[in-house]
Amino acid sequence: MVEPIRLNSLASEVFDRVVDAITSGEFEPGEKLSESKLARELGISRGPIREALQRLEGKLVQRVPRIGVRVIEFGADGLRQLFYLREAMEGMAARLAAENISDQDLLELEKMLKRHEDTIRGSTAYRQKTMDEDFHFTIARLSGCTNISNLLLSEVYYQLRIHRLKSSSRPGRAEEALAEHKKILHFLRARDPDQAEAAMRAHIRSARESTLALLDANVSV
Amino acid sequence: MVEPIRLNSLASEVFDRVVDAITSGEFEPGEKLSESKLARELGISRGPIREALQRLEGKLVQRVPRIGVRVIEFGADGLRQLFYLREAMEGMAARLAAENISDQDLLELEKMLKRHEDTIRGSTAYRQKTMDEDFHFTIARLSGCTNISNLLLSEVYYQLRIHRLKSSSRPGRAEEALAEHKKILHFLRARDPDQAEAAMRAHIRSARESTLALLDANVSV
DNA sequence: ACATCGCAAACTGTTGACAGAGAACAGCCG
DNA sequence: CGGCTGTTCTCTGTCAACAGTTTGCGATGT
Repeated sequence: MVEPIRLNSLASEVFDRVVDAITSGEFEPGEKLSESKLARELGISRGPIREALQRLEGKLVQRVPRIGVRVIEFGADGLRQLFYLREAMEGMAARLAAENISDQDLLELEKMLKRHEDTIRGSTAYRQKTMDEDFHFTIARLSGCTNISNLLLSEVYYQLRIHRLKSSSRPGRAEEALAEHKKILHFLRARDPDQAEAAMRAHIRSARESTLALLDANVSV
Repeated sequence: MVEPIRLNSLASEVFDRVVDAITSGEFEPGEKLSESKLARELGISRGPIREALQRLEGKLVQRVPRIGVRVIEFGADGLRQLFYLREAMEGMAARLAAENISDQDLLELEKMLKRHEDTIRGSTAYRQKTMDEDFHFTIARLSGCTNISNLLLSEVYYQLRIHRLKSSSRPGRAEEALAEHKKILHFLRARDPDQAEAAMRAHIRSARESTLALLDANVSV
């Protein structure tokens, strides 16, 4: 069997590795990442490390000239701004999806929500994070606007994951979210761009309020 | 007189230089950029060149592994998608600006529009591009959402400039745009988020239609 | 004991070099 | 004369080394 030994470059490998490490909590927010140390640990040179960290700049790390690279940390304010951005971009994505969606894609979405419903009924809400991400990114993909879906993937969802790591969601939030997802799907099925965008934006606002309220509660405790 | 010789890194210098070269038309869309050649021309090593081109990836250039870097080229479809993204993000920016704007900032905006009006009355419409950019970016800044303003700057405006290079705007479009800017300012002054967002989105849709119509006309000619 | 100064270690920014992959081109065969 | 093949040449991906800077620790003086 012939297969390529290594398709992607070392830099991509390091990129994925570092993303995993950050979004899984191995690297704490604010922690300083040293190029040389990473290079030593991974057993490669500093070149690919540099490239990977550069690609992560503004997404998951901050670079300060002559100082180094550190994992981003953002408080309630940064999180709120992230939700503003999501609301704008995903609202537009829902609008475009409503204009372009095919019957086939509608069926796929319905099945997805069915699975989510079963999962919620069956187990704890742990899985809700990835379910939510699935639904939202599918909508972004169906918008047909690569600009928007790429930016959501690279700029928003990574940062969201970093936050979701250390905060659980309010009990009952999963059910709320599912109901809101169903409402969005309803307007997608109706091919109603205005209502689809409105429903998506309301959903994200709702998620924002829920998240920030929980955050405030935890901080004050 | 003591002053730092070089505050910013070579990579930043190269970044700015390449952005200028692309947005000024020195590098044509689709043209292949060679790291080594750039390095030779600028008289520095390939390292900073690499970093600069990496930072431009997805914004003004595309990288293909093992092949190289080329200036992005996008047709009517990419341009339309860019306007969708603008509509979403700048609409939200206008909303947030309406919520937070200070009297001082309102005065600044008024003076800016006054200057624009004088410019339009006095000369050809050549300057309209940068004027428009000024107004829109100011709104983004006033939104207070660094996420949005940074993304607009790095992902949207660069690409817009590349397009504006090779297409003039329809006669009379400058006046229309100014009127729409005034309407946006009106709702900002009224601190009406809903109307401010609606006016901004209508303005960008209007610009989209105007731009795309002109593009189609030119293509068919 | 405390503050200050100086030094050394570590790290980042940059450079030059090497190996492998792609592309262009000349030559050969049908 | 056209298509295939082997060579050469350039370019990217990667690595090791150098220079300048920041940081932290220790010595020194008060």
